[in-house]
Amino acid sequence: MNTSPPQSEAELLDRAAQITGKTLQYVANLVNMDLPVNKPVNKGLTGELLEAYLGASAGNLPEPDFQHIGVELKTIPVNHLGVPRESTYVCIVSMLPENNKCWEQSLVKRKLSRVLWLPVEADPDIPLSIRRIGNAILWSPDAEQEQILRQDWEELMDLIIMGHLEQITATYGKYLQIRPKAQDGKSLQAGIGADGGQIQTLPRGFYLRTELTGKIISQWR
DNA sequence: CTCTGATCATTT
DNA sequence: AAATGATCAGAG
Repeated sequence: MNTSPPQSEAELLDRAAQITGKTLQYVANLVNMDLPVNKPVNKGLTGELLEAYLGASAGNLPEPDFQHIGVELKTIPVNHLGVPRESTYVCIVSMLPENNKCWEQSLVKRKLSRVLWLPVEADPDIPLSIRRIGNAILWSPDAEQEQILRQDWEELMDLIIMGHLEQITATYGKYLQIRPKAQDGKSLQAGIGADGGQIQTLPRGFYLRTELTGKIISQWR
């Protein structure tokens, strides 16, 4: 069962407020979903559950989750201190020039211009069903944050456009980094090679470092 | 412990 | 196949 898309930020925030402090099992009951028991890995399940409850509508389209109101949902796994445990995936990296002319039109900027952050307990020893949901934060980057994101994006995209994508590692970027994003090591995606011609290479994704996401969600602690 | 590089699950 | 949702596991 899926909730209908929220028609305003206020409606979205209201829905989020109703599950603050509740468990994932509580939300699963609301949307009539079954949580797996004794499954060794549950990657992505928390995000999909909360999307269903909040009424995200973008599916796997490269767009913000709440299309009507241009808001992206990010659940963020936190430890017992409320500190992020992992980096946050943003979107796939297009490694050909046409979609990467400028920051203003980039998918990274579109997705990050308005984000509902939803912290969720995620220490591995806590069973999925009793993990609790934290306080939702509706966020837009402030001027300094956006400038750093833009700088990171431009630096990384320059390397890609100039044919240096094979030299990119996750150490580039203060807030935004590029890491592999693939089904396995054999996946391929088009990019620009060192000689300027097209090559096939491992698909990459943009991720946000915890340095940024930790600052964002610490607002309420 | 933290971080990078690799991988898993699901949907369209 | 290609996006989404992410976490896993080994290196340092």
